[in-house]
Amino acid sequence: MNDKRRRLEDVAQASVQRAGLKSLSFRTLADEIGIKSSSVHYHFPEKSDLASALIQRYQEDFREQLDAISARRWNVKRKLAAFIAIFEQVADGERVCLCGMMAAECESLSPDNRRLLSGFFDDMESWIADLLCVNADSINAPVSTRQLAKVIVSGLEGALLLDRVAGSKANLKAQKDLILSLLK
Amino acid sequence: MNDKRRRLEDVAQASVQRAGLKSLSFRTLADEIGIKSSSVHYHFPEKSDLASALIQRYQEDFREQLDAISARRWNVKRKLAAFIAIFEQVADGERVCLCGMMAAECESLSPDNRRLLSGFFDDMESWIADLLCVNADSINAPVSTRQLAKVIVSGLEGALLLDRVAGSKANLKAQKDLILSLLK
DNA sequence: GTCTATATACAGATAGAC
DNA sequence: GTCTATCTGTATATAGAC
Repeated sequence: MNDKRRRLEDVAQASVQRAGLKSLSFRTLADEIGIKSSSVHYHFPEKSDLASALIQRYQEDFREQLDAISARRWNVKRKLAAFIAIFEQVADGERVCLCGMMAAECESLSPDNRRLLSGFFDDMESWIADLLCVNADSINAPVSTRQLAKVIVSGLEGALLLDRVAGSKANLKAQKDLILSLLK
Repeated sequence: MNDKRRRLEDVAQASVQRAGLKSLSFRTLADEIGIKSSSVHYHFPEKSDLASALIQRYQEDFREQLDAISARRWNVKRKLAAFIAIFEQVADGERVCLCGMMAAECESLSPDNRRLLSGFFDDMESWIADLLCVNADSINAPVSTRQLAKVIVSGLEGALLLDRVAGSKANLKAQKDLILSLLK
């Protein structure tokens, strides 16, 4: 069934967002589903195959959320707030971004998966840059929209990681406040 | 000898800054020094002892660099640029911050080490906040100095992690440009 | 302080039966 | 698709000789 595959991805994603890809084993993943590790290998021959699937579906899910924001008749500031809210939801679940976690583990990723990961951040950055670009006159910062998009993405990813260490949401809130203050 | 212990820490730190604590084994660490893994256990009984030592010495080293900046007769903006230069040096070495890496791995850290890690970021944040506080009138942002300090720390940490994925330094540069633009 | 040797556990992955 | 069984490699950690 394709349902099993999706359940495996669900559990694996939650695990990676909590403890990272290195900490996820086919054995514990199988245990949580109620099958054997060899059966997991049927769905994902190698661990890198599972990683690829996780990155791609995370990106697709993220893209859907961005499209939903784009479809709204909101001003730039409100759209950006909705974008930040995606990260706040992740923080509420005591998780970090799947790709932010994998970024820390990128040394042990296959070249293919590193490219997928890079594409995820490029996509997010482009979406923000496009959003900022159409209303460039309402930006209170002396940097390019592309640069500001980079600051926002890396800032939010860093905030998620650091907030977990202290068990707070102060970094994410600080990022949110500053980012929104840069827009009129 | 105490020299061996320091050599072990040097190699271990480089390894963690490249691939993370999980990827570091006593065996490979021992191999690089030219001893056996059981000898590494003599210096650091458990892996968590090694982790503690790494965090503490990294924090002390960082603190020295901050003190050196504090001692200069520079304006706030130049001191902040010097602070950011510490991160640029890390990026130049194709590394990430030791504590930024461990922040991603915090789920598998002992409570003690999580506290040490939290203290590292608090320290850095306080240093920036103090720096900004004395010249609060030269800040172009409508957020508190404490919040701005959080934005700077999490932003730079996130930039180091994301830049490694694409193999660039664009995120760090964007963070630098924006941060410095917030000061008159 | 470092060694050999070993205990124990777990990792990714595969073969072949059902 | 899932299982049992197994191969192979590696991990942390310890005991005890030198």
